[in-house]
Amino acid sequence: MTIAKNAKPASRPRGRPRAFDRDEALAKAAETFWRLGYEGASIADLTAVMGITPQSLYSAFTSKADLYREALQWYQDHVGASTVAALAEGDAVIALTRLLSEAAEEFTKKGRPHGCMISTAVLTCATENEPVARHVSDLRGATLALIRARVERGIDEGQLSPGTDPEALARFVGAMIQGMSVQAQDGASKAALLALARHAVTEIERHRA
Amino acid sequence: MTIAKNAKPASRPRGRPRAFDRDEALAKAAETFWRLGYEGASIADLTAVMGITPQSLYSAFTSKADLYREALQWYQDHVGASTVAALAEGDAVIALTRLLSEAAEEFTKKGRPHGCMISTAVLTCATENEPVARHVSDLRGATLALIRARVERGIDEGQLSPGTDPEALARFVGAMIQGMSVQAQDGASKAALLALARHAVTEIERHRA
DNA sequence: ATATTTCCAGAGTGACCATTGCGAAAAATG
DNA sequence: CATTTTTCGCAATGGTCACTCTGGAAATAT
Repeated sequence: MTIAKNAKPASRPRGRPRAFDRDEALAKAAETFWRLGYEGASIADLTAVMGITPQSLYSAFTSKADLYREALQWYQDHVGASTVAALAEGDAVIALTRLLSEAAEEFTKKGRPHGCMISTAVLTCATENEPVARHVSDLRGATLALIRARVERGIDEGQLSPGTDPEALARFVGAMIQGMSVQAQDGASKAALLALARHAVTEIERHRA
Repeated sequence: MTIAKNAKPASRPRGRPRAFDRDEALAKAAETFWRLGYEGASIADLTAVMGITPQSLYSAFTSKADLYREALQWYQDHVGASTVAALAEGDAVIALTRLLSEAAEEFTKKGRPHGCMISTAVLTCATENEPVARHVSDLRGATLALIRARVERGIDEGQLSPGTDPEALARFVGAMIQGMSVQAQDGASKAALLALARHAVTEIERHRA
């Protein structure tokens, strides 16, 4: 009878199930943080957008900081996925070019906040929020490392000239994305971002082997 | 005797003079806003750093938003002065080059916050602070216009090739500065910023007439 | 059914937010 | 010296902050 007691893989919890969809709520929260920032989005704002009460929020996500971290993860998984896809391109120059043109595309999509949720987030904050700022800063650092790794692979595979400085070129591309995020938040059009990105692309192409 | 009644240029006010130096207090306030951001710096933080009480602050500056605006002006006058100086350079390419290398210098100076106080400030905020965000955004727009004007002058004077798109090149340079500000706030060294700026300079030089 | 577990609604927690009234102290004018 | 004018220190304003206590309803397992 009770042989497979612990073998049941997805045992439903005993009590009343959650009334709202966690992922859906997270998506709404992410967009609110994206638009207002970590300090600018209050719990009242979040619960209103998510359509739940504070204690539902706190039972599903343990704190505002934790909810923000999950929202950032959601953003990386859903919106930032195209970044990873662009870098997976076989040729390094094409990869970086796609990275920039897709940034221009993503940063100006209608029906959602402009700019990047990570590139230019929590650059300054109250002292009590410094851990959160450090977390986002680390995410930016990870992206820079990703770009740098792609550049190094490009050098190894002979697509980029051996004299290329991976650190400098990665920071250059990263700065372009960050600057595009700022200008997108200031209302720059997709065309304007593409035009400025073209300058960066020209510089990248100069390093083709 | 009372001939020069209204001619007196600097008539001291009648009452008790202010106990603190206004400019000095403003400088301290600017640095606090610079480090913590508009939303991150509380009145308590500001009064502590400025060494005055709240009502002294409110009598000298009318509100937090107004104090912030004055702090931004102070920043432009004192720190941003080098930007204007760089753009005054006779040759457009040299002007833009100086602009970027001095940004690398200014953004990593010891003894004060890293990054730019304007380039990457108040990108997101609570809805009630949107007027402040718009103000800073306008300042960024003005800087972009300044760079663009310098590019146009460079084309007119024959230093830059006639095919140069002033809008795109100005946005490109602006994005570099904004990106450098982000990375400086994330802890990038002056050398790292100079290295990435060199990529931008190469692209600028490509437009030499 | 009954028992058990969890969710959700209203209201409220102390703490901190930007901002201010009040009265005393201080400096300049007459 | 007396008057005027202004600053400044203490304390407090209502409001919002992130966060939670309590109680009853709801949905599962037994």
